[in-house]
Amino acid sequence: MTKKDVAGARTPPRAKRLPRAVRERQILDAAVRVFSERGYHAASMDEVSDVAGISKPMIYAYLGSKEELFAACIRREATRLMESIGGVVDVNLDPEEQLWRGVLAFFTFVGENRDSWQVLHRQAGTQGAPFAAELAEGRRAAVAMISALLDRAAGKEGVGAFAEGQTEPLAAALTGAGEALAEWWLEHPEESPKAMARRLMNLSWMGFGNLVLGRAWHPDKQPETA
Amino acid sequence: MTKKDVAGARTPPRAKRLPRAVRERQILDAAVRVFSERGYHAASMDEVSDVAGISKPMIYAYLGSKEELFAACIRREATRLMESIGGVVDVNLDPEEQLWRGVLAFFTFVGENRDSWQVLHRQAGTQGAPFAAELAEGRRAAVAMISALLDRAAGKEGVGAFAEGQTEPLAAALTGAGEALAEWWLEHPEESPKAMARRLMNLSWMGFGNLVLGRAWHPDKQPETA
DNA sequence: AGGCTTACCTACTGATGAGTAAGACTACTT
DNA sequence: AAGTAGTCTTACTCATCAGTAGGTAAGCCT
Repeated sequence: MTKKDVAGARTPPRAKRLPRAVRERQILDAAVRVFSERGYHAASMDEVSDVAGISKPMIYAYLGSKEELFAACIRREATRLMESIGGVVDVNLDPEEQLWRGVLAFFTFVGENRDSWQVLHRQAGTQGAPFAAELAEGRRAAVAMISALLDRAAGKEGVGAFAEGQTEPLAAALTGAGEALAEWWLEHPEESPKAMARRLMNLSWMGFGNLVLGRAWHPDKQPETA
Repeated sequence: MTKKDVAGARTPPRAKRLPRAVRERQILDAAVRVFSERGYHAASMDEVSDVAGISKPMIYAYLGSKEELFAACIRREATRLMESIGGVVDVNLDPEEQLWRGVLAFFTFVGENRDSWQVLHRQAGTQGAPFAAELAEGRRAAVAMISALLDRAAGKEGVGAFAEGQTEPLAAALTGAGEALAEWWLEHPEESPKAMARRLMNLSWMGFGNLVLGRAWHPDKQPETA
């Protein structure tokens, strides 16, 4: 009991028998909680099993090693995030609107799934570990999505000028800005997802050059969702 | 010898006697190398002592615990980075020029001091550890610097419109974008610092809105340094 | 009923790694 | 030359934690 426990449930000894699929989900849920709070290295399998309300060998039987467990967390949460965003981006809309929707979806997801986002974000800089592949893949997919959007934007307006360099680094920069804002959000939880999304639009769509001149970005459509 | 060694120097047994100040620098140098490559948790004090070419108890005698050692690394490298940037930002210049110079200084520093930057960046998402204070402080200082710049920019042009929200989150977003670009740079080392800085200006000063219209940012002054 | 599968457990092993005890060598003082 | 302050080492201790061996019990078939 030297460290503060991760808040929450424990089940009494000899847990009820449950089908494997259910336990696997419970274990993954617990793992996301623990990994998001402690980070990969500082998290222990004992704590995961404790939070999951099950004994350690079950985790090994079902999910494999610590690394595999972590990779499974990453995969699951990355997929959820990407589907959240992918669900609202319609290629027929104009780029500005697509970007707005995607960005808003991102902050909405983060607001509603802090642990999911944290587990993805906290280990983001990790290299050399086997699960780095999962991390890199998730990031690559996100960047590719935005990059494609920017490419279409450049094409649509008939201007290749800003794609000259490739849009990929700019997409990477945008995700970085999004992550940093999400981090800032943790210390200012009173802000709405919409306000956060608006900030990112102001930076990424308008740029400081416009902002300095008093031209700020704001959602020009009717309010979408909360 | 299961893991690949951090490249480089070893000294023969019974190291030459050297004054404390010198050893402390050597230890910090080694620690930055190891921490930047492995991350805080995966780094071992044995490896640090090995790379430093000195025995472990010396590290404890001079720099204290692993956490204190890491904090010392963070402090030193953060200071170097901030001084690099602070050195080129002249408050009398207009904001655009200041931003350009600061951003260029950042990428120049990162290019010349990959380890320094990595040690600052890799653990950026860490919370709850004692050294998190150092990390947070470094970040806070960087954000404050940019934030102040933006405030002056807003004031100078006589427009408070974009400071309405506060500039702080935007400054945080900018640093995040910078970090992400620096990360991308690792996979594209052929790019020059200037090209990287230009990308960040395109995103943060012009914004996608302008870029889509074919209006890109470029340094309008004479070439600064390589 | 007996048998088989699957869920579940306690209690270990073995490795790694932070931190230290206790002393040895060197050089500078007086 | 003897003391002493500071540098440096080998060789431990001790805690933590990933992973496992070897079992118990619950349900589900005949």
